[in-house]
Amino acid sequence: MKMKKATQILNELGFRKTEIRIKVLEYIQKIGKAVSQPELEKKFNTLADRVTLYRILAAFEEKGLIHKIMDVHGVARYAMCNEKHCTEHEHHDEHVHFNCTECGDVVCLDSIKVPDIKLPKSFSLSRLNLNIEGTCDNCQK
Amino acid sequence: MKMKKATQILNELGFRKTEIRIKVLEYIQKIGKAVSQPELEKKFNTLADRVTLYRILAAFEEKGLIHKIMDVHGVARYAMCNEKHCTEHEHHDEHVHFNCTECGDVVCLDSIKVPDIKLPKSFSLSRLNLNIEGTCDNCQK
DNA sequence: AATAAAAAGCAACATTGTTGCAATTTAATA
DNA sequence: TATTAAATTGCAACAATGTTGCTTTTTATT
Repeated sequence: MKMKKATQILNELGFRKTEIRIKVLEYIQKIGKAVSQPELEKKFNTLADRVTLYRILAAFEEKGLIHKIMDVHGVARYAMCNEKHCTEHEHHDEHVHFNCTECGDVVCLDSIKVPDIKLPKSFSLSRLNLNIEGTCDNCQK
Repeated sequence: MKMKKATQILNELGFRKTEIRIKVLEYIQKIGKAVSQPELEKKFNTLADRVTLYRILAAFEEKGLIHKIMDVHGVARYAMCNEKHCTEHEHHDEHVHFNCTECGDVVCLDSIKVPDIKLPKSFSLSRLNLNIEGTCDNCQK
């Protein structure tokens, strides 16, 4: 799976290519898991204000570049969207989010499809998030 | 479905029957949806301190009486457990939690079974929460 | 080089949640 | 009923995550 260059993506979405935006996007692309603002703050505290990081994440999400996941601790995390599925107007990130109780990492298990859920007739579904807690591959001995 | 009397439950779990504990338990029993501390605070602000409410919820959860759900806004909510499934030592609340985007209510859809999810071999599952967002029966026109 | 719009920085604040400790209340026992 | 230990509560203080308003800086275009 090839990654588009961060600068190109920012261009295409009408964002300016500031150092921090490039670095944040590259980080989310490479890390392969869902990242939170506090994490970014630790990583990039010399490069940007904490509020800036919140705003970058919000801006990226709004354009369908990343999606927001509420992790099991109630902290917002963000991971790359599948380009095919998500746009500025609609997100479709109905995969499994795995929360490791050992290391705290949250990874998207894109490969696993969430089976169709049959809701009672009077309920209508717009989004879905399957949070699983357990031990991830790294922490398994 | 008959409900056990709140006072009896508190007795059986070794809790003291204080007014606020009885009222909180009765409220969670009757309301039929997942309640948050801020909700209880609005309801019972004259009867108890905010910290007390946090501690009551934590105590009830620890004994397997209610279970904790992180809602889509990252706020902890609690709902009655199914007696048959939950104990002090283990929770089993693997049902659907429906978050209404209109009214904000969160309800447990016990009737809907979450299908088995096949994780990659190196991952192990301990808990599971399927959060669905949409419009609930009350808000459907 | 001038300019408008986007982005960033800073301060202040809101909300949810936690911890420590002292005071009170419950329920059991003498 | 009085005593007592343990449970419960209240209060103050704090921590973490997140938001808003406003000014300043930077980017990219003209």
